[in-house]
Amino acid sequence: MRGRTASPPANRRRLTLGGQTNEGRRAVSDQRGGSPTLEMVAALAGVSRATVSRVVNNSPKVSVRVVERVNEAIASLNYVPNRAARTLASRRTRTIALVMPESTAKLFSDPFLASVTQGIALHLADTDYTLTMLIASDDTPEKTQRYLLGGNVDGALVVSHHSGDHSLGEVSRTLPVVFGGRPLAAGGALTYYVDVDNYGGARAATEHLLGRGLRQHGTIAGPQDMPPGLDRLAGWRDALDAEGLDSTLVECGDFTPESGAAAMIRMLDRGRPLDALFVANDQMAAGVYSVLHERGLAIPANIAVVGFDDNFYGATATPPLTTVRQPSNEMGAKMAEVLVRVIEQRDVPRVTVLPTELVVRGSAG
Amino acid sequence: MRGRTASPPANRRRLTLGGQTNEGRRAVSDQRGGSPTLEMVAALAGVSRATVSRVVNNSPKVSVRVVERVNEAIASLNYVPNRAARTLASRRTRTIALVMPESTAKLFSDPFLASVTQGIALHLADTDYTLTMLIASDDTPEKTQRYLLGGNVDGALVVSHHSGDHSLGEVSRTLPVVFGGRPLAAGGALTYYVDVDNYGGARAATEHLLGRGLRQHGTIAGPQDMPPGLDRLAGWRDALDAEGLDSTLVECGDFTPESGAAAMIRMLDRGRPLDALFVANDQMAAGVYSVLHERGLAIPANIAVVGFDDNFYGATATPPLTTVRQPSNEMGAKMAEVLVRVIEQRDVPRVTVLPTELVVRGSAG
DNA sequence: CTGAAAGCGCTAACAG
DNA sequence: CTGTTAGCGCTTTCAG
Repeated sequence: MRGRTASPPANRRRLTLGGQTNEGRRAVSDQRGGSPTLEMVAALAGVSRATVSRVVNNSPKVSVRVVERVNEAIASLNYVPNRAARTLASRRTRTIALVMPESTAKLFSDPFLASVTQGIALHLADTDYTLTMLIASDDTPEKTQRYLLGGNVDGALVVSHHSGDHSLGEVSRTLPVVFGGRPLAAGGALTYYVDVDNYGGARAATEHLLGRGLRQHGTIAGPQDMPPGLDRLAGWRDALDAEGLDSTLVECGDFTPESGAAAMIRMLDRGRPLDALFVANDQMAAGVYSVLHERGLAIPANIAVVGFDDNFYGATATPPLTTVRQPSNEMGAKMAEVLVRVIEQRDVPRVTVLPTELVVRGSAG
Repeated sequence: MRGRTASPPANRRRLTLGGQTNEGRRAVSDQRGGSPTLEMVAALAGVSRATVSRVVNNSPKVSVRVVERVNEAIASLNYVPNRAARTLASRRTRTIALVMPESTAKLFSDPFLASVTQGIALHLADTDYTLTMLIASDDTPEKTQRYLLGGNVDGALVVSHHSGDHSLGEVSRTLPVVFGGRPLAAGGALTYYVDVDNYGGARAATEHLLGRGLRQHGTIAGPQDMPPGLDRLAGWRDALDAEGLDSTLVECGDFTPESGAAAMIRMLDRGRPLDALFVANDQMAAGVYSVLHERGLAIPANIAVVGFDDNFYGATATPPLTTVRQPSNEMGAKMAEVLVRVIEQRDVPRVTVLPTELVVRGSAG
């Protein structure tokens, strides 16, 4: 039915395909593992390539009978559409970049980040988007930017603790971008982001300590150039201020256990009374624990401690750490969901804040 | 210089492009952010598209002068080759899949895996390969297989704790695949893999314990259906057997802190004397610590403990954990390196084993 | 060493 | 609802 020699000019491209060249290609394909093409499906189903394409893309305007026939052909041939061809023709890559600043990648072992990433990957697995990991080298931001803007992806997800990279702020004016965590130098109301309620969590943690009658508070805060660091400190401060208590016993770390230990030592050396401590993340709390143990200070008898994150190390510490659980997985999933909506031009709020939850354990019963 | 009207048939495709249609497209491009095309570079440099392509692909047979001219054009136009087009034409995707079984993804917070992933990503960032993350759903292995074999990637990297997935073994006969960790049901000498010296590390750990004069050994082993679990147990056993000591005090966990705690309780309940314990990973060691503390058993005074992994939690535990450091980052990098070599058909050994190193700390001075 | 020509596999108007 | 027709942007023989 499609073997008839076409009448138009003889040097047209498709003609070659209809002739023996087709056989020639077949041989090559075979030895290469030869993925079946849309054209082969069309031939088997007895329809045009356009129709097969429509079926593959779930176009509503194809008769049920044909859809069925095509799907059978697809199944029997084990056909898989070629991504590159699809992208080239449609200008949609169906690819989303997971951008991670190099400095962040180095801290990848951070369970929180890993968990967010996992949430993203798991959510995307159910869509037909593919996730590509992009390490944004700190010293060649143009390379990243070029890649992102080079039509290689439909959108980008940015996870980082040093949130709010400038170069990416620019990118977000051209490409759909969703940030994980409030960007620092937010590009105004122009960026999309998903965050956890750092302020609320910190405040709840502190109020819990307050509820136990504790009055001498201190906090090991996170870096003050990172939104989570800022927001958690603010939550702690406001909870204390509301009670008219002192909120000046603050030492900052950088979210690593070592920095937590160092900050704790500095705080203790200030010699001020202390019976309640809020630590801005569980990793630093681990550092705090070791210092407190060394100094012979009992938790929570001498000092009650509350952390932030809820990774499993806190749960198995001695005593188990009271902490603020943040829905890291959900955060990743939400980021992916928001981005897909933006890409598909569907309606979606620019800011999404996920609730945190206080998990009470032995360190601040 | 290239403006002359072509002489062949008037209904050829390129002709349309040369005419006003070109202008038409330009308008469209401009409003879309219009990435410059190879054709534009060619025009600016006054050469053919083929030549530009050669330059872009570092073909050695282009005169220096032309290379220079083309590169200038590329720079001034800020040209970035279109991946999809490249892939379609060359049949090389320059994309590598990072395959992670869903069950593994759920445990992604495992610092070891995160670190391997990081090593992979960092290594690939220096090549022109792109990394795409693929979660292999446990219940639809065909989907994954189809994707991998559908010509979407040039090769795959498989990381998992349940190493040696069957479906992937098949894939590896058609697509270059490198496994992280010795595959369980190895497809014979046919698979490539990079592993750390689990056996050697476990043996060294045990010999260290032996060197301290300890004689009553026990081990919390990993799952016995996973190569690392098997290999570490074998190393422990052989070290003991070589000294003619008993090697039957074994309890297995599944690498989680909880399972480590449970296994420790079972072991203690067996009521056998014990003064040296080798735990197959640091996470389980965390569980072991909490149980030992509860029972009032001092580390290392009553029982010396050695773990395996060396994540930072072990370092900040009380007492700091003596453990076997495995080069997780390097493992990832090596996997990527091996895969790239396989893809590029360069010579590379099927098996690569990275050395482990004993880190002596307080838990087994 | 360089150019011309022919597609890679798919989508997207545009006609029926 | 379905087929026809042009390409998407790049690589790759094949001739010079």
